[in-house]
Amino acid sequence: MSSKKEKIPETRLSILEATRQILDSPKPRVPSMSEVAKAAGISRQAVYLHFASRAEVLIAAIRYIDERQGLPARLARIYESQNSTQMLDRCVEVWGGYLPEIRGIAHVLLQLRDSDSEVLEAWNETVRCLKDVCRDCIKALKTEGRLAEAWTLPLATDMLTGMLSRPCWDELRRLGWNNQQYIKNMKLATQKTFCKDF
Amino acid sequence: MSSKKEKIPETRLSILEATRQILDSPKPRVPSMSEVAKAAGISRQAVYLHFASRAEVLIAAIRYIDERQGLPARLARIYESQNSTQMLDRCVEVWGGYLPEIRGIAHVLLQLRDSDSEVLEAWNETVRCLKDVCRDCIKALKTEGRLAEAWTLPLATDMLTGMLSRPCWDELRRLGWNNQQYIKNMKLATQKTFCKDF
DNA sequence: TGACTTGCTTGACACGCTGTAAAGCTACAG
DNA sequence: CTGTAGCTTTACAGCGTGTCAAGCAAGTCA
Repeated sequence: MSSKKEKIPETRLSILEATRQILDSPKPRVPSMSEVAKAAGISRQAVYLHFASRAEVLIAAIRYIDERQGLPARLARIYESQNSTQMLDRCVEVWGGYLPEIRGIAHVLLQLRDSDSEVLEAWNETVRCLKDVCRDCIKALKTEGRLAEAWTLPLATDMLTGMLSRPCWDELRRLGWNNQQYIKNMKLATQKTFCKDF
Repeated sequence: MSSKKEKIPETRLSILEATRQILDSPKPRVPSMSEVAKAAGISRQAVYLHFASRAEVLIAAIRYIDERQGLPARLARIYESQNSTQMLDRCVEVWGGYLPEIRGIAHVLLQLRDSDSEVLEAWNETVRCLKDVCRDCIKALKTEGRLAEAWTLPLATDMLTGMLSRPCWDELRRLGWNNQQYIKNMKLATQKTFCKDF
């Protein structure tokens, strides 16, 4: 009985799983509907029975991937920090650990956000999530009197969000950094930028 | 006689100028060949008489635009600085003033760099140019003993290049910053990140 | 058993794009 | 008068998205 209810979106799941796998390839690119269908082992038309457009497939894919990776659970770690500088460090760590896992889907959504407003909105959800965490970090610094004088809360929040943004990560990767270097050096840069007397 | 010699690429120039204008629109997107041809007042096929592909049009366009805006001349200002911190400031200023002017073409090249290796190479020229300036700034800081302890020259160079990268600028613009805010706050962030006792 | 429904398949099509090809037109040059 | 350079028009192959319609196979319900 219960397995029946959950069986309804079986094909839908195989589409999402196939999409996830395609996007995990080393050179991520916007996948064609044929490609997705082939990977899911169904016909191209069948994909349209579950999703109205490619954009919808990709939007559903990021939610599907997000569920598996559990961003909220990861973020919880940040709020267990004992002080604001540790919080900032953990923010970089958690986010830096998350970015490689959404690498493919993020690349594709960023590629399509300017031509599809729903893709833009789906991506903005992720950005909002990052920004909220950044704001909390800056707030914590401010509360402890450790936020460098020059910054206001909203400006520092934006700046931190920008520094941690996925496109910035991408650029640093292209410059030759691996993820470990990214986390280490971004910790340093953010501490120096936002913490008083660092 | 002289006008004859220069008249050869007349149509070619009108294509580049048309491309430039299309890319100056508020919502830049990859232009179609028909669009370019129409804006240049010629047939679509005529474009192919001057450029083998759209990628070639766009690559020629960035060189054309770069000539008009004169990035090298702008960069000269940086090297007239009296000390390394001023140099870093001016670097942010000059680069921050340049970015809005190549906004459209940069957006399109970034969009296409993963599907066309020649586009990638053309864009990398620009990145290399930025990175060279960044390296010189960091070098100057180091020479004056003002580079923050934690940084090595190559790491600081990459980090600065990443912070100033066009995609990072784009993200901060999307967060609501205008160009003036970008320059002001990026100056602050870079000084704090790289300068000792700032 | 027979009728209906669900989920998928196959095949076709309109439309839009890139890039290639061929034939014609016009103006200017020797 | 002949040739050539530069553009036009028209057509076509190829690939992609998204739509449509007919058919098929399995399970459901009466």
